[in-house]
Amino acid sequence: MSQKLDSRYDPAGIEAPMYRRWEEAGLFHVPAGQVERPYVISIPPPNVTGALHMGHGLNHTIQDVLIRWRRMQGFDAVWVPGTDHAGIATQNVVERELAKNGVSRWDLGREAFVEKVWDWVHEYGGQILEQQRAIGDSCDWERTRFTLDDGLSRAVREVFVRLYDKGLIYRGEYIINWCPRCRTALANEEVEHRDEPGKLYHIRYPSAVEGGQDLVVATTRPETMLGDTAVAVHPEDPRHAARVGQDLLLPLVGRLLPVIADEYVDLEFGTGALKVTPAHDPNDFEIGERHELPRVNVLEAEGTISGEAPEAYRGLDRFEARERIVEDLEAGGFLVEIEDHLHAVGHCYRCDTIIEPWLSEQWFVRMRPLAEPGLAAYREGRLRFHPEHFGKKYEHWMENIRDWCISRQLWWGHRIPVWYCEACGSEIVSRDDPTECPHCHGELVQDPDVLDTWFSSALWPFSTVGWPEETADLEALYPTDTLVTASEIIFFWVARMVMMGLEFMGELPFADVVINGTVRDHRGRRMAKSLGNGIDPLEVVERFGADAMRYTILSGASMGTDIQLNYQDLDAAFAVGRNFANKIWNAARFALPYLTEEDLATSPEDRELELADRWILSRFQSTAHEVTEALEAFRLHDAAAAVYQFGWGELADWYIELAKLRLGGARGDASRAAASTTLAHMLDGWMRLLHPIMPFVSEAIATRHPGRSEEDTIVRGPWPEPPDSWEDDAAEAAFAGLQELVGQVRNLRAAYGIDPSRQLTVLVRGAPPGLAGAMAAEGEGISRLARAVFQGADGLPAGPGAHAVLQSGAELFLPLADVVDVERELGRLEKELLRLESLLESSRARLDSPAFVEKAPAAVVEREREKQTSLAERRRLLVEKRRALGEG
RNA sequence: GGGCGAAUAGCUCAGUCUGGUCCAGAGCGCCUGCCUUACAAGCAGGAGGUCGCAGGUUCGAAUCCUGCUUCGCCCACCA
Repeated sequence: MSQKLDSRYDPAGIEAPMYRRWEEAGLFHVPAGQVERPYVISIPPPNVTGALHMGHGLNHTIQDVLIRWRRMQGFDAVWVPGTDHAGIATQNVVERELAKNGVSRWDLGREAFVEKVWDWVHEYGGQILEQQRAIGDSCDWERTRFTLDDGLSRAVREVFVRLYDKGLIYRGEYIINWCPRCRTALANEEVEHRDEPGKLYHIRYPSAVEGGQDLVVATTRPETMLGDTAVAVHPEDPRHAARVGQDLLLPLVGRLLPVIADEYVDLEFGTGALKVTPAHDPNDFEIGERHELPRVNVLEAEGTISGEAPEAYRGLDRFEARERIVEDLEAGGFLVEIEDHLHAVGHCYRCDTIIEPWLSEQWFVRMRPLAEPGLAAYREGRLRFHPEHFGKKYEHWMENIRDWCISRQLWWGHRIPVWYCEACGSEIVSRDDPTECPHCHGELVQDPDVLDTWFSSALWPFSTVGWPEETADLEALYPTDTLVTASEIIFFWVARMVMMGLEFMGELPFADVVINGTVRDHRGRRMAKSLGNGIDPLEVVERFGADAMRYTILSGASMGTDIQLNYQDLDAAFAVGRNFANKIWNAARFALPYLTEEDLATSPEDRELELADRWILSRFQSTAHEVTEALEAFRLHDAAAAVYQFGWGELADWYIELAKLRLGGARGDASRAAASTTLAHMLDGWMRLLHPIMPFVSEAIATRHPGRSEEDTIVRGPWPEPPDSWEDDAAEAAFAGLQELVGQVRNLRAAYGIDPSRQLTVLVRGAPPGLAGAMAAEGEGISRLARAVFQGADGLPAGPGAHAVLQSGAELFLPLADVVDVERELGRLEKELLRLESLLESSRARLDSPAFVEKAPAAVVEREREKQTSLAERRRLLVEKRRALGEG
């Protein structure tokens, strides 16, 4: 109903159709074989069943800014998108769905279950790819990949076979991390340790020897005692030396346990006696190896007590068994003490179930040989992290790397390409599915396990572009340039990509790793489904636009730091970006009607430029450099701030305000033409600098320039590279003087509560040539901004009025007999005088110190002298005024 | 137990690597005044900070060094 509504920027109607146009025009796509000047980012593939969350919002915004900026610079920018099959996560999703109907995966059987997961993926998977379009991700969609694609699966097999042939993949029985709910092994990195209050149970193991002494051991997991096969003491422990070699009797089980000596035992802890359970503790496993102890596995895959245990406990869940055993120990008089005990408990990173260290046969990758080149690359500076300190994390992990358990007892994933011959027992590792044993023609059975999801992720930068085929894309798009990811993924993914890239491509997959922070709520908590404190990026896009979301995100956190967003008040959370988008829109709404086709075709330098024109061109020149440099250094936050400050604080607040008169023709045609041509270039340049960050609104405005249409997209640039000739220090200095002048008048007006509409007269005495010239050039303009007429004066009247002394030493006087009372003005002057006094004092102290004059660089001393002279002059003028005022 | 990071305005954060142009900036919030026809999602003005604490280096420290305190993260097999 009113114009106000129209003045608000409405992204909803603009963004989606614009994205469609971009995609249809193929602006994000570079055909294979035509990549000549590549800039490549391989996306961290989101889970195929996942939905976009704010973490993606942050991560993708950074990638898209880099990609769009390089594309505008003329690079063949390719952002390779795709999804990850995410073994456990996806399988869990489908299992949960089945469970609603009371069906388990075992009910269905392997083949049918995998079929179901594929159905699920085809139906619901990949929605995230659509959602990415909503936030503006300019991916090369024709290159979309999925980790279970045929091509990527071939790469997985190729890598497995080559590593196996090289002796870097082996199978063995070891203690691994077992999730009894997922019923699969996990890698060390997939276990999350949390300190939790627990109990430390002290249990007396009676001696089996006549007259021998009992030993008290301590454990946090009493149920594992069922699998004890020894008790260990330190070889130099005087308390127990005599007992080594004697047997103890395992309570509740009745097994004889030898007392052995092993240096692993900590003399300080408890009684110095350690129960040894080789099948359920990694350290005990090693002790067991050294002493050739039997391994008694008392747990089933689902976490219940196995047939190796006494009948009374078989089939009980591990925690039930714990309670029962504690009761029975107590009843039998074996329980000495129960202590409260805080200890780290491992949880499954996918389902949070408590992990059991469990003995089983698994496949492993020998990591140390792979890690060496990866470490060297980092230490030689070929692999760089941003911020730098994250490199230390990488280095430390690589230095202490342990073998990687890659087999998972899941059904969803890349099946391990190993077959066993039932007839002759051979183990066949093959790129293709063999039909019979090559040795004896016997029947083959494939290993039932699948590979860790991260195994295929590790190959992502080259498997997505064709490897192991030698494609044009592989040639052009590997290595990529920049990886953008979260710090918690450095071990899971970054390090492994580096190792695999070096091993199979002979080259790092990327040179720069940009680490983004975490998105948190306003209370600093990580956004999580379980906390219900998440923000849906799609809702943000709908309400405020993708641009507003992107700008808010970038402005909220500098490189590597976390960002806080209030999920309870989205209006407040995204106000920064929304307001900025609106400001941009309105600045353009004002400017565009004045511009002509000719303006953009004409170089500003061909017009009769005035001070304000030269000033804004100079400001733009320096802003463009600042933005480019910030982007080169991955300081996106600084780039965003610079574009904001230029556009709002300089172009809109000053240039446009001053240009209003000229654009209206008040100062003649030449002036009008200079203003409109300058404005056209500034608006266009600003939109281009802004485009990587806020692609939609910038494109909308840039294509609305007179003479342009939707066809004239800025998606492919060019990126602004203003000529050095636009730099103009003199104009900047003169203009700064004007800004100070206007600011002083506004300040005095506010200080005396003068009606904003009242036209003032301002007398200026002693303006240096630069300022005097500027006042002459922009007289009407600054009159408008200050609502005052400026007059040069040789002397200032003695009557009542408001005074100010500018930095240049020029004096400013507002003859305002009606509103200025002498007392108040004296107070104001006094305050200003005090300020100058204290500045002068510290300056003088410095210059009076011989040490400063001798040791500080000459330039610093010189600057200090100039400062003092100027301060002294300003003080002198103020003192004079005060006296005149006091006398008057 | 190791390692890393953070601490600057009421809030969220820049600035610290490369000490002087910073008696420290931005946005939000707050106070005052404005519907000045691009924008009230706006305009103008203003208040607000012992730069965590204690030492040290230096002519000079938010910035470099040492110690401490408080948060956060990562790694780690002390049962």
